[in-house]
This record gives sequence, structure tokens and C-alpha cells, in this order.
Amino acid sequence: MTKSAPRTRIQEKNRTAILEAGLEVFSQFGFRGSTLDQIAEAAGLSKPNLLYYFPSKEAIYLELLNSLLDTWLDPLRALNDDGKALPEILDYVCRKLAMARDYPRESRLFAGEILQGAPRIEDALKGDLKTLVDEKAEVIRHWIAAGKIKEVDPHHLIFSIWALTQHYADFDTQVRAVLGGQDPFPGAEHYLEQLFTSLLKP
Amino acid sequence: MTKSAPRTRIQEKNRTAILEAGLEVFSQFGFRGSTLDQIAEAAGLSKPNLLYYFPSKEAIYLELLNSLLDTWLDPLRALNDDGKALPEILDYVCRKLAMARDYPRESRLFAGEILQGAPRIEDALKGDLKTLVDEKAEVIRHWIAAGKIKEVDPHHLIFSIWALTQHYADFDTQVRAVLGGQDPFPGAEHYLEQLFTSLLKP
DNA sequence: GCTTGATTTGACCAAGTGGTCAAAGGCACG
DNA sequence: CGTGCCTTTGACCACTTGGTCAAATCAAGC
Repeated sequence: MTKSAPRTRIQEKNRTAILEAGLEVFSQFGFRGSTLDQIAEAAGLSKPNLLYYFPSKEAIYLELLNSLLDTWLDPLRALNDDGKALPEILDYVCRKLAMARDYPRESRLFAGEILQGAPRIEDALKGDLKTLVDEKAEVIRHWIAAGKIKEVDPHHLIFSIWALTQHYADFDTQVRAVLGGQDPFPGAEHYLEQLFTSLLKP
Repeated sequence: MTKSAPRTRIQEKNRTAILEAGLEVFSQFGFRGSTLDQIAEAAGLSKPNLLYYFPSKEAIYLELLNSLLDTWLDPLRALNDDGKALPEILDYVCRKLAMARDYPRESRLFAGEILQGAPRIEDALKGDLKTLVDEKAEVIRHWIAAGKIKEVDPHHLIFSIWALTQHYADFDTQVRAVLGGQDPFPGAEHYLEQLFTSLLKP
């Protein structure tokens, strides 16, 4: 499934430069809104040189998207039955918010794809993602049954964590416009902790 | 600021047909991802005929965006100091969720614009939107001071309402993929009521 | 220095795109 | 019927864009 790893040092360097440039450009303008020239310029390469390393524009986009989906879900994978329930969830919220702060381009690239109906990752959503979420929903259900947290719909709980954290990356422009340019993340962290604590603490 | 209202019956009909088609296409593919041919086809008109009613592709997009921003904020405008605090807020959440359910294309069009840095409505965000939000934040602060709801950051409260409701429109594909296609809105309404009640009830 | 393979690029192409325009078609009203 | 205006469109244009290709450059071993 994954491409064979690049051999030479120079190949590795250029491939990562292209992916970095692609992330920068795609996350800002979306797939159709981005041009190979933009990406080439951002990567410091010529357009034909791009296409020496990747067979097409779509190939760059797909590679970004797929490697993204993985790392994007890592925090959720880390949600485990051991440990106390509420701190575990608050920790997940915190990690997810940190990702929105530190990797906003990744969040936006993903958001753009979903927004357009996720034509390229629908299968992954209905497959791996659904499986993972269902599994974690089961963990949450156990916590509820054990009286460790209040009774809530586990799926909507997960959706709300995604929505609230990614909002600060995806709608950054709006948030900062309303706040007058001030950094929203410290306030967000405190607010979200308060929100999920009051929702879940038994 | 607004264009003079169209005179004849046929002008009105075609203009609304174009705007409806534009909403359909733009909300799905974004500004750069949409073509005049697509919009013309969706509107049942020829491309030059489109441009008889609107001077450019951008003009269609802008008219949609501006009229949108207005109606999109109506529920927030309706948030008033009279009435009991918590039901007022829960009502706002409910109205906003209903808009996400009934007007998902509008939500997505707006989300796409913000996602790309809101180049065309930055001024409106920093102006009218910020003013309105600051005003409503003040209302919320009064409720807090009067002990009607628990102490939370008013701005982040408003952000969280936006994030949680619009998520169900903007990320509809993902939500339905995870839920296995089942309608998320009934569950969402109950969950959000629970969430904001436990957060705010003194 | 020479050879061989990997890397880079200028020139080019076909398709798609936003937008123009002159001419044709419709329609109301005298 | 005819006239004048509103509406519609086929043909066209300039430009952008993803992608190709043959030739040039570069790097490393002999």
C-alpha cells in the first residue's frame, strides 16, 4: 500500500520538501484551488521536477491525506480502558487541542476534504475510522456502566471533542477576528476542561 | 451596498435560479473548484446567459456569501437579555442546530470560505461579526453576574455553540460514515441540550 | 577523462476556464 | 404589423493548468 521508501538521500530530501510544500498549499487553497506551479515554487523545484518524484498532483494530495489520517487518529487510539475515566478523556481533549494548535495545516487539509464529501477517503471513514470509533465508544460505555462518568451518548461525545478542538484550527481566522487577534488557545484549554468536566463528572 | 432589486418577473426568476445553482455548486466544490459551466448547467441556463445577470463568477459567490452572513447570524441576534438565561441559550443552540440540519449548503459554503482564511469577508468578521459577538458576550456576562448561569468565558461559549452545531453540517459525511448512515440530528439535539445544561446550570 | 545512470529543465501540448461579442430570438406595445 | 428593448446564444479568445518529452546537467565509479 505505501510506496517503497526512497533510496538516495536526495530523493528523500526532495520528496519531503514536496510533501511539506503540498501541505502548505493544499491546506490553504484546497485540492482544486492549488496548482502544481504553486507547490513547485514552495518546494523550490521546477514543475517537471515535481512530476519526477510524484506521478501527478493527485498523488501528492493522496499521500498527504493518507499519512495524515493515521497521525490524526493517534490520540484517539491512545484512549485506554485503564487509568481513571475522566482524566483520560480530558487528556484526550488536551492532546487534540494541542494538535489543532501545532498542526493547523493538517487539520485544515482534512477539514477541506470532508467538507467536499470526502470523495477520496470515504472508504477509510466507513472502515478504519468507524471501527476505531465504535471500539472507543465501547470503552466509554464501560466507564458509564461502572459509574465513572455520567451517562452520555459516546459517539456524540467523540464528535463534540473533534468539533470543539478542530474548530480552533479550521476556523482560526474567524476566532481571531472576533477575539481581536488574541491567542485563543489558553482560554480554549481552560474552557474545554470546564465543559467536559461538568458534563462528565458523576 | 445591495444591488437594486431586479425589475421584471423573468429577471427575478433567473437571478434566484442562478443563486440557488451557485449555492449548490459552490458549497460542494468551493470557489475555485466550481466552474461557470457547472453553475450554468445547474441553473438550466447557458454560460453567457449567466454573465448577463451577473458580471462575473466572483459576483455570484460574493452575493451568496453576503446574504448568507446575515441570515446565518439571525439566531444570535435573537439572543436577548429578557427571558430566562439558560432556556434562552438552549434555544439558540437548538435554532443553530436546526439551521445546520435544514441549510447544510449554506453552512458548508461559509465554512469553506473561513477555512481558506476568509479573504473575501475578513472585514465583515472583524467588523459587524465582532461587534455582534462582543455585544452578546456582554449579555452573557450579565447573566453570570446575576448568578443565572455558571461562570464561563462568554466568547468561548459562543464558539463552542458554533463548533458543535455546524459540525453536523460541515462534517456530515464523516458523522454519517461513523454512525453507519443513521440520522445524527435527533441524538445531537439531546446530547447538546445535556452538554450545555450541565455546563451552565448554576 | 569517460561512461552510465540519476536528476533537472526549457519548450511544448491539449484541455479547461472565465469572460466577450455580435447577432439572433422573443416580447410588449403602438 | 412593426418597432424597440430585453433576453439568449454560438462562436470565439486569452489565459491557466496538469502533464509530457527530449535534451541537458550532474554525480560517481572506472
